Amino acid sequence: MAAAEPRFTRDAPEIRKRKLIKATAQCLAELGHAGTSVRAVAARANVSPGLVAHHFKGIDDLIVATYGHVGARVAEALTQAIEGAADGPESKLRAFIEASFKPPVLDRDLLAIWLSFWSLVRRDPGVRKVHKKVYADYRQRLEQLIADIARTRCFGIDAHLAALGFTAMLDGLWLELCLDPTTFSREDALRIAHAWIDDLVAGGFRALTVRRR
Amino acid sequence: MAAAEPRFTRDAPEIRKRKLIKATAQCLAELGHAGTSVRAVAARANVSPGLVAHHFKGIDDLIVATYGHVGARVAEALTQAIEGAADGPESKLRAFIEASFKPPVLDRDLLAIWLSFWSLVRRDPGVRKVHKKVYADYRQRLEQLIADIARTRCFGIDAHLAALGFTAMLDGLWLELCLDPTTFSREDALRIAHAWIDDLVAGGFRALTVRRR
DNA sequence: TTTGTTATTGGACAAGCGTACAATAAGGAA
DNA sequence: TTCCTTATTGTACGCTTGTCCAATAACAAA
Repeated sequence: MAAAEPRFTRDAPEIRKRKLIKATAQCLAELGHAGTSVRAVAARANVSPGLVAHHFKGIDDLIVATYGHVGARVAEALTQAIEGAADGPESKLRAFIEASFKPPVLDRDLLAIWLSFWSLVRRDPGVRKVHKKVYADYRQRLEQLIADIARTRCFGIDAHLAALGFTAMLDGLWLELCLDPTTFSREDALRIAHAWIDDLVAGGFRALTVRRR
Repeated sequence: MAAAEPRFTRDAPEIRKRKLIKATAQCLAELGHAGTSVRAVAARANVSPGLVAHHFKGIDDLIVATYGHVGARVAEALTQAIEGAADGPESKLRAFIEASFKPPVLDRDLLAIWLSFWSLVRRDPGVRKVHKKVYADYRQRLEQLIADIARTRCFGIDAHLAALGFTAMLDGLWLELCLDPTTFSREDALRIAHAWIDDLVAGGFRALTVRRR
């Protein structure tokens, strides 16, 4: 008699968690926050509802984990763009922009995850902390590049404020482009962002040269 | 014998809808998208669940109506800021900025409504249409002011692209400030936005002078 | 006062939700 | 092979959800 087919397969917790995270990402993309429940995720991962509770505290915990996972992938993509660019802070900053407006960063599915995560920020202090760190890291990289450009070109600027404004603009363009890609294009976003750097390099934003505080 | 107290009061549909919209805004602010249900809204409005169905198609319809209502109030606040400012496009643009970073525009509760609305954009074509129009109007006003500044100062710029970038920056700053007011301040946002205008006025963003299309 | 319109109620209904928990079995260790 | 750990199942529970609909009554009009 042939060996009976195993009714299920055991996974190491780490592996199973990653599968559940992937299922959660799919749910958020296809069904939105409202349609993403413990049961919906379990069904999509071909797993019983109870298993989700065994690995995560609840659906919010799962969403945070999903944000952490895809957030790391995004950060990695941006890091690779910077490291793969030619030497010099300006080249690296421009490479950063290029990477920001193409997959896997520019991705409708990503926005669904971000929206869910943002909606958790207000009520959950733990989530708020994660968000704060992610954004601080994100801005820190840009601030460093901007400061390097200023030093190289020998002009003064408050790199902190400049980075704040630049990330806000990138975020805004990214958000709008994910929400509705028909109003303007990837190429428009790229031109706008590159023009900002052109201006920075040309000594623009002189009003930001006084260090705040 | 005293007249019996009426068990409930009748409202004109328009009045009742506004009350339900107000209750929805409170729900979104306090409970988030996940906690905002037909029943939660009904309870908050001291009304039976059935009444909500009588006035709105469902919770999504109610959220869209809420977005429309508060969106109109925001647009009105910005319009008043522009009209109350001194003559000249630059003054008006700066007044627009000032209004963007104080209540009722800069308001945590507003973000909760926006997040819910954004999450509906993807799946509901009607919502997508509303979003598109709101943003088009919003940008159109800034584009006009920017074009006026360029004409007054006799320099060329693609006002459309410039407005796209500027609104993205304002949106990004607004979003981050609502999500986490501790990383940077209202005043930082104002300095950044004003610096962008300083730069525009000084003839910055020359890379955007070629008209697209 | 009487009448008519309809905003409003309140309960019933099925479906879906998160959670808990005892039973099961997969797969490595010994 | 046998044993042990624990990932996984499946189900049952109580709660909330959206929707439906007949009954009710507030209020304007006549």
